Amino acid sequence: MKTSRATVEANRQKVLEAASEGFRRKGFDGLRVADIMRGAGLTHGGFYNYFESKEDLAAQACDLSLKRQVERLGTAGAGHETTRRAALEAYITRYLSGHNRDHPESACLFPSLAADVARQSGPVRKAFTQGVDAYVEALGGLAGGRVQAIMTLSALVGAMVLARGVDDAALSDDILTTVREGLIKPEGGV
Amino acid sequence: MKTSRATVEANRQKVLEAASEGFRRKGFDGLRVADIMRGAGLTHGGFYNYFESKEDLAAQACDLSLKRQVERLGTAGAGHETTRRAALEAYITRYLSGHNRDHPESACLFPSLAADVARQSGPVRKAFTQGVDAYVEALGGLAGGRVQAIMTLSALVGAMVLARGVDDAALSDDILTTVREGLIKPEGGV
DNA sequence: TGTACATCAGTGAACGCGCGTTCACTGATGTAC
DNA sequence: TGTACATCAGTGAACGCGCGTTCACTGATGTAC
Repeated sequence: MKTSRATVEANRQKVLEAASEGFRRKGFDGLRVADIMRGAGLTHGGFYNYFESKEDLAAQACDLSLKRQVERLGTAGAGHETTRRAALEAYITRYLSGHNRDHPESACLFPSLAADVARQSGPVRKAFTQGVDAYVEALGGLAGGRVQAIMTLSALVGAMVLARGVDDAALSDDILTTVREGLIKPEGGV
Repeated sequence: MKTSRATVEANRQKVLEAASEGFRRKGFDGLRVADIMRGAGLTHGGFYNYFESKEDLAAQACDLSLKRQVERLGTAGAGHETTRRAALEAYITRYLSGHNRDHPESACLFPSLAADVARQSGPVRKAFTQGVDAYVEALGGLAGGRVQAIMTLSALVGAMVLARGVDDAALSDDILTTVREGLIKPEGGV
């Protein structure tokens, strides 16, 4: 049956959200169109009312995930911390938490999908590139410049990627803890 | 037709090599069984003479890739460099080279497959975990301890993952160069 | 404001292709005598 | 050492399932009068 315009737009958002989370959890290939639609409370046939293809959705979902991620970073300095340094440390601690490791669907996109992105075509890679650019810019504000931002981001992403791949809880925790402390303790981090 | 025993073993090795490279280039899902066999100069039907399943091969291929990677690290200190520090710097420079970024099939497995591994089952993850363990141990010898090794590895992996995902040559180069210099310049790296 | 009609969001069956896996077949290798 | 036979590595067609995509259909929404 036809649906009211407000509902249509709400449904489109639900599909995007479901995809944004699902792709981070299962990867581009691991998440099926039918799963995405089910996650949004719809049936798979209606998918093409919203998106040209699964790949089109992937690009838009990446864009959404990354914008959210950068936003979160932008407001990280606006908390109750007294200094930028404290805000950065709080951010790093949250980024490398066991919760984020175990819930990629609500965590940063880079560790989940960067390797997949490298094998995707145009639009997805473009969204990813803009995301990295904006992320480095935003993190630079907290971390004290572009160089520090790139170093910190690399360590965060690498640590999370390794901690997620490893099948041993102690080793996984060790990686997260070591990098967290390594980034926080020294004079400037990294 | 039947084939001599020496040929059989040689063919098995060829299949493993083709898989080891192919998976790093295209990911677990992106590389088809038929492609692997073609890469080894065979036809797809014979695949199950060697391996129980594609997943079984994936585990063995990971194991092979990682053993090679750790070996290479183990001999990195045996070159003509005069100090361990120089050997470490040479290793980092090679790891983060444009050549390695553009040729994942001959580069470290972690940046290519870690995220995929997290979504694979038992045997693959086990091989990966042992690889990380052995790698950290070996890198610790060069980098001055386990903590430094984990920090360094995380930065290497993160930088490569981001540099590969990004669709902009300048940004990609910038990431590699920044992390390379960041790891090399300061007193102890990281 | 009410009514008749056109639109189109959502449904679920069906299509078609790709890919992992199986299988009957072959002929060279390895073995028994 | 030579010969006859059994084995089995490799081949390529075929199977079957999964998944992205399409399509005919429906009924509620939106619109024209």
